[in-house]
Amino acid sequence: MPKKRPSPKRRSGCPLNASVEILGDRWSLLIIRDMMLRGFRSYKEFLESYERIATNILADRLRKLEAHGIITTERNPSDGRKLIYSLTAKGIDLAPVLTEMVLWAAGHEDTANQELVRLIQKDKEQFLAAVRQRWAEQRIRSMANY
Amino acid sequence: MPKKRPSPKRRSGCPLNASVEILGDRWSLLIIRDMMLRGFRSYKEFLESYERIATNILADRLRKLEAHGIITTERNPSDGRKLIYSLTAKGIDLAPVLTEMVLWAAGHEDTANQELVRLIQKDKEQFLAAVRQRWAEQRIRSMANY
DNA sequence: TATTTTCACTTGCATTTCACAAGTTAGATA
DNA sequence: TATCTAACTTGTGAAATGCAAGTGAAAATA
Repeated sequence: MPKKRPSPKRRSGCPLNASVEILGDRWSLLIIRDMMLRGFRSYKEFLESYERIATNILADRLRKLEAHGIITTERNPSDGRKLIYSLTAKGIDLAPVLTEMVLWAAGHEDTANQELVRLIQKDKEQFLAAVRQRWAEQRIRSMANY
Repeated sequence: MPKKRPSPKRRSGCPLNASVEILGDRWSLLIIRDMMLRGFRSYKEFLESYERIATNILADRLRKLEAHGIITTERNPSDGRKLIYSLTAKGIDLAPVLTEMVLWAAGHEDTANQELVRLIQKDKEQFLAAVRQRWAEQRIRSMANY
């Protein structure tokens, strides 16, 4: 059941505007990419990702993503220092957005990671299904830790 | 022929990162929405759009979008004050990105404009084809002005 | 022709956000 | 007990943003 939170003080009711207000910055989607495509789940992994996000920005973005219901945070039961960040259903539903952004840049800009691009181009729906499947499996494995 | 410009000082070669560096702010995609979906073509129209962009920000974003080859600027031959902003092929290729962002927000946030959302949901490919068609027609009409 | 309007901006300034470096705290490890 | 690690927070300067007012060229109007 997708809960739709009322929008507090949005600039407009346009759905694109909502997306832009939530995701329209230089870091949020990269964090989501790291979780969705690379399986990153810890603060340290995000920090060490290639684009080098600053630690205060990372903390801020994780807070905001959680506030928006895109990720969840839980403590690792076997090591109380570690936090595990996971994508919610709302978060994994961003897969088509990321996918189209990858395809657009790959088609119009000089970019790397052509294996990923070709994989998406070959069969977009299958790629999205695989992403969702991995997410679902990781979820089950997480629950098994308790 | 899609020219791929070399990326000057990108944070990484990841295609998603390229998209985020070009489009990842609170206004660029709204300007593109106004051009793509509402047919806006002048500075004044963008300024008066519902979200109320500041004039200096608008000028800056139009400059950057043009520098990235997403829009073009031409002077209206019948009124030398007016400039006409148009989406390039690279710009109209953002339609799938906008579409997925609209669907995501519509599914998870409290948003308006449900007619548009339902139109997209009914047949996404047909919606995209219609957007492209309108763009192509507008292009031809523009050329006819000369 | 002179004056006013329109259009697409620019400029100045206060506020907010960002980037970088350093420091902090709770919990694990030796 | 001391050290280490993970996940932050804090401080500071730089850059981006938001708001109001002003500018200049071209067009419309008197």
